[in-house]
Amino acid sequence: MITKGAATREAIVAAAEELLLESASEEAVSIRAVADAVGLTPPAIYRHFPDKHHLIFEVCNRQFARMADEVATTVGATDDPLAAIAAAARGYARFGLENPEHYRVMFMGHADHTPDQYADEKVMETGSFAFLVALVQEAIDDGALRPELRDAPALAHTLWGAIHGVVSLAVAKPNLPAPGIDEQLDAMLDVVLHGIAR
Amino acid sequence: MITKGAATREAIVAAAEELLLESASEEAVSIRAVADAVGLTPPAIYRHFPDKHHLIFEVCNRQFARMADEVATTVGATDDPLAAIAAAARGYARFGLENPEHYRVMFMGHADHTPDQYADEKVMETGSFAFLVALVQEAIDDGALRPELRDAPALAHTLWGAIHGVVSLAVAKPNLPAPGIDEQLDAMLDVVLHGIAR
DNA sequence: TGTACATCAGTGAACGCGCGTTCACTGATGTAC
DNA sequence: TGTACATCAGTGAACGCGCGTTCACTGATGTAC
Repeated sequence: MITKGAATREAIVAAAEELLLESASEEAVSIRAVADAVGLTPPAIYRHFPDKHHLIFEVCNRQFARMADEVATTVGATDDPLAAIAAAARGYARFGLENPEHYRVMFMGHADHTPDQYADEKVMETGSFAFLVALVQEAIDDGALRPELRDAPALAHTLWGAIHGVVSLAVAKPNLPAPGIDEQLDAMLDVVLHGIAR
Repeated sequence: MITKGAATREAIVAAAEELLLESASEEAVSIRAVADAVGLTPPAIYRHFPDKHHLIFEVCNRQFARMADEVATTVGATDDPLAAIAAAARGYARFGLENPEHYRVMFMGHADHTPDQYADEKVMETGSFAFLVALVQEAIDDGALRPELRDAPALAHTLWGAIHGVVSLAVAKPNLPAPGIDEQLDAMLDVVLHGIAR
């Protein structure tokens, strides 16, 4: 059973999520704006969240889940481990480019914008990264990679860094005179996959 | 001849630079804080800069110059073009890790935090990127790269993205359970150089 | 050399703003006997 | 079944804060005649 209170809480998170996506920045998402969007007065928010940090954190948590879904969906039933890694990278990048402000908050903001240093471990445990580690491990086990590359988590971190570089530059500097984002992603994957394949 | 006014302006920029480096964020660098650090009252700042944006912008400009120096110094007289690219990457990364807040403002902040969209072109023309393009072109001319890789600016952009990924993750998530930053950089360079070398 | 004036860096006080958050209170709903 | 009470979501007003910026003014320095 969904109580009235839980539904309101839901509406608050949804409003914050949308505001974060629309607005140019995290600071633009104020308690007042969220309350306004959901048809309440500011103090009412505090019935559902102890403070602003916890609200933003909850929004991020949802985004992590959505991203994990997006990545998993994109990979689907790809058999070739290298192709699977490439597909995961594309899904990840698409998510970031379609939700630039969420991406910013999740991966480009200050570490302390989420409570309790919690996010850091969350990032590593969350679907997407663990998923990538598994893909890399598969590739290793299949003998698809250069034999020196044996440490799946470390290599996954490197791959993440490469894709994050493309996405975060595109998010931060959308007007940079550079190739289109698809070309950038293709180029990066080309270099990286050549760099790890046996 | 250095007028008194110019010296004060200098002191203001230096104070803003230091505050940006020390403080946890750009927003923490207020006109009041800068004025305080330099021993003036806030309105005095406006004798030297039309508004806060222009002040921050000037700080960034200096950082770009410093970074270009750092990169060029690190590369020095390296002969092997691939080794030169690796050296440039290390210089760039060192700069970012030693000046995380400056790096944030320059490459991770909102595009409109610098006036007039000026920064975007600046990034491409500024020493460092042009320098990298030249190094890549050299590598191409030397036949050190895979023959498919012919577009020096595009490839330089990819290389930049890879290193930026390592640096910006380290800046944004310093507490992430991950290999040390030197290992991360080595791993990325290993993958990328394997990926582009003939 | 002396005087009148312009320029310029700086001050102190104040402006309006939006923010996160707190306080005292209301009214509806659920619950125990 | 009726009554007393607790709980809970919400309101309206206000708090203190720090911010960028503006205003009117001061005092020193430079310059033209």
